[in-house]
Amino acid sequence: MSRTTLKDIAEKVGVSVTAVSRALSGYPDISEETRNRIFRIAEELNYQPNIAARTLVTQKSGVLGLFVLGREKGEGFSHPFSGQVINGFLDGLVEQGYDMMVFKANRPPDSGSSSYIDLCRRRMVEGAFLMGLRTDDPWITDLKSSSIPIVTMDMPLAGEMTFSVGCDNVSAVHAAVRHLADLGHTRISIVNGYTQASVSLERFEGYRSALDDLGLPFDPSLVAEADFTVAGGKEAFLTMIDRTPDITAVFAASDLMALGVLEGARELGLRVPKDLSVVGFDNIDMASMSSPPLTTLDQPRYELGRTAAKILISACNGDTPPSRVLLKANLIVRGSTSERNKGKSAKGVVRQAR
Amino acid sequence: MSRTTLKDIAEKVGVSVTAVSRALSGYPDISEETRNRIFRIAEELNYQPNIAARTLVTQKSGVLGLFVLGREKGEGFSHPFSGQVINGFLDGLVEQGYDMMVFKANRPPDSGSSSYIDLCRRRMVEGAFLMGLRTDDPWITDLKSSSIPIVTMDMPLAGEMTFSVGCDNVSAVHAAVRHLADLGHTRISIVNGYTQASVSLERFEGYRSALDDLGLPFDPSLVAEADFTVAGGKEAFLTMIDRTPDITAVFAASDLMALGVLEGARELGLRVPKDLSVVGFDNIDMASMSSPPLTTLDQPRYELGRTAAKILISACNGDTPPSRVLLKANLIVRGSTSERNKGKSAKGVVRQAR
DNA sequence: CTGTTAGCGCCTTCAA
DNA sequence: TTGAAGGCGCTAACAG
Repeated sequence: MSRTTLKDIAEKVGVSVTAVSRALSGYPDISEETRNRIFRIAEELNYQPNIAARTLVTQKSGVLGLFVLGREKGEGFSHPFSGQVINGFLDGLVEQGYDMMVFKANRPPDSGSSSYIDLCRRRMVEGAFLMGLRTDDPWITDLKSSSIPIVTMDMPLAGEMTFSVGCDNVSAVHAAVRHLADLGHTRISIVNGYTQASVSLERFEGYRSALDDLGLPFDPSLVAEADFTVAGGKEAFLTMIDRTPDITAVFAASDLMALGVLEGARELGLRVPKDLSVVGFDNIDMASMSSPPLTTLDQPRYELGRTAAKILISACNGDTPPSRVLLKANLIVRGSTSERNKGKSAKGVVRQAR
Repeated sequence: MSRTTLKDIAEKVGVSVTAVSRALSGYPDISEETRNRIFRIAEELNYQPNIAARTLVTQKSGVLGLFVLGREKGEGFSHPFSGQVINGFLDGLVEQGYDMMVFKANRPPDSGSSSYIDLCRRRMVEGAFLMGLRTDDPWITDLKSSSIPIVTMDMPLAGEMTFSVGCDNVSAVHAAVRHLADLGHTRISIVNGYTQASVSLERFEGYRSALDDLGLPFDPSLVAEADFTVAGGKEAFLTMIDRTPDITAVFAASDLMALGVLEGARELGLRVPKDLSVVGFDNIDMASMSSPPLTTLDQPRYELGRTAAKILISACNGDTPPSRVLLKANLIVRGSTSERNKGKSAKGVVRQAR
């Protein structure tokens, strides 16, 4: 393991351990000469500080925690959305000299599992970033009263030491619906995510307010709910279009669900965008590669992760960062949306396909 | 931070710190009664052991390291391949009571950066799993002589403490080429990855040996090399098909490149699979969602990660796991491959498209 | 069964 | 500018 210690260096140089510690930590109160000798020997011995020891005395580990919740199939690390967020988070924290520890947290917690906070305390983790937290998480109250800073993705928690990053979902969806309306669509449906994700509420609000602003009537039967997956999106779409075949546009609250809608439309013989316009959310890599490529709302994933790191570190340093940071999600228009086709209604196609 | 300590419990219970330590660590030499008292108080105080302190004395951190190399755009965490591997690795190690620390390693290393091993030593990391290591990595020799166990993905290292997991690329590609040949294809090209990935060599070998076994001539002009990305795959394919328009099938060494081939084919007006059959490698989520869905070689990603954890931990315990574990990649036949179309050659289509 | 002693490697007063 | 002493929280002998 960590062979060389301060003591080894001290002996070889002929000074005290204290002197070596101070020299290596960059304190000024050490003579130029001995400092150089110390550095030379340290280098020679390939000295690496034992951070466990340092942590023990300073009470700071230099570690930030990452919780990627909901790691079932297709979620968590393997979700096309997470990767870039994690990249951003990691880059942001390494830049400030921190390291990252990743925790697995089962949901629902099995009998023996500890709260996120407890997991952090054992390792003296200084702050944590939680992705994929749901409103029905059993540890929510625990998080709110945390004494170490917590940054959540997409879900504000209203605690002393809790912060959140996310996109301005309301205005983003608003823009998407407006885009659809501008193309002449009036029967615009929404395939939303499940209610336990707080983004779902915000996205619905964006949808709802856009309709109002645009003078379009709200029809509850144009609202479907799915689980953010391809299969779920497809199913929700098929059920809905069967009920209300006059839909000419759908906003899906995630690209995966939008891809599901595309699949469903294909099965029904509906041509996208000719017979049906589709807008997604996230701009995952896949979005530009489907046929047709997806019009979607681009979330600045890398930047979201980076921001989380920045907030966390600033809170660790005793500063008081904003408790909520909202980045903008930009509408990217691709091939899955177009002018409403007035000649032919999806109605006929659907009926015929059945 | 970690408020409650063994001392707190000891005082409250009226025993020595040692007794508490032993009770909590599950040693048998403690009376049933005091043990119970200790547990009760520990629970009451929500005691969490300070692992830094424990690490310092036991010289074992209970931490395994993960290096996700090549984190440029579209690589590393955001690569569609990595997620499930990481899920598997994390699950495997948590099951054994370990935690995971993720390190960022720039490539090429900037002046101040440390070797992977040094990074581990500072944190007393007991073993590490490296994904995305390339043959030209500057720290290869360092890794080979590592004193802590190292598991690499896809790249055997021939060191005392180095192990590797991966798929049997040779036989996998062999099967893919045979599949194509069975469909009547004789002009089968390969869009391989770059040479710095050791899988590329193995996949080429599989291609080469399959041709031999099938009695098909090897034509160097049917071999292209790209960077594992969609854009790279597309470009390599377009260049190649322009040179040798009689190709009727292509094996791409990654799904992303295969998707690029699909894109290129579409641009040329080549219909897949009618005019051109395409096989990918990896079976990433996207593979089943392209049109047509991709015939590909499925790598058991989750299992690969899990295996890495298993090997690492067994090596940490002083056992000697196999230095190389090869899992099988299974051919999944989907819509991108079909019988060779003898009537119409791609030749004409290509010429005409230019 | 239980307590005492002695560090793990490092940082931080406090003196010199 | 340097060194000695003490302690972070825990575990591991060694006694009793």
